[in-house]
Amino acid sequence: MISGKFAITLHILTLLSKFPDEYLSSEFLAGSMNLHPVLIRKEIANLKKHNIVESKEGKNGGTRLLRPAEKINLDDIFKMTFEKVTLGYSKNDPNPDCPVGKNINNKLDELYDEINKKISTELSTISLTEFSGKF
Amino acid sequence: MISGKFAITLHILTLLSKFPDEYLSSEFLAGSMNLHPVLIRKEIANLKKHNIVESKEGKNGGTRLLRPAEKINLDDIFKMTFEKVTLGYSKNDPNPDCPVGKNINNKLDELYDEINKKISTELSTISLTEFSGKF
DNA sequence: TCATACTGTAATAAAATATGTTACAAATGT
DNA sequence: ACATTTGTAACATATTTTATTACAGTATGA
Repeated sequence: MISGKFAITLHILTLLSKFPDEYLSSEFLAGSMNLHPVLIRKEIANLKKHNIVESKEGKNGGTRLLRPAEKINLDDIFKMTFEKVTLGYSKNDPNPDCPVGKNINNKLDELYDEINKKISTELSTISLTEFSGKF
Repeated sequence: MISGKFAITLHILTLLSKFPDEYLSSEFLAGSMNLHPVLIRKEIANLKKHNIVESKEGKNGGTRLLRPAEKINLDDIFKMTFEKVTLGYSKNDPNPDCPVGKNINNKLDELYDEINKKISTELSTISLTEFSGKF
């Protein structure tokens, strides 16, 4: 779950990009966002799965970026943390005998696909370096 | 509340646009989306507030469009039903002593504003007539 | 080699949000 | 009058998100 995944992940990566040579602990990262370290570690697990970061266990352990912030863009993060932006669906199996009910979710999906393309296009122009540079 | 507001509202309007001269009951509308009529009436209340539809109480009452479907576009509906598309925020008052924590939500907001502009641009090109025509 | 400081992850709990229901007053057509 | 419909508030339930606890495993260095 975690619906603030994108925000949390971007926050984590922003901090990591500020200290690219250090292993930052989940405790430290959690401190910046006032969040439980376990949630941080869960998001880090996701980042590791995508080879964006690596972690070191044990004392003085922590997490650091696996590639320069310049080579990560916000769409990469979006894709790793967000299924899809939607404006909602008809969730109760709409009436199959109604031509609208029968197809509404497909049509909404087509619409949302377009929206997601626009979002990806926009986000892909922003590198982590650029975002991180705002702080 | 209601986060499926956009989808429900678009569904309602699609049906209304199919029968522009009739007053459709919340019972009938609810039947197409397999939803409780009270939820429909709640969304209709919102549509009325924005002068998109009118309702008639009492026997044979119901709701109908106040203007032609051609003059309603999906961005109108988006604006009436969706605060703002976001990819989440840092919700626990991030640490004000951390330069990132202190500003993260503002920066996310700027990003989301851009995204919302793109969405609005996209949605404003689609009229209710066009959407409704897919069914 | 042992205490310490970490990560990893599962299980559980709590909180927040969304959805659904009931109930009933008020309006309108027949 | 009566049946049918909207309008709303209050309440109940379900779902999803977020937070916590617990503890096993791993590296460091005194």
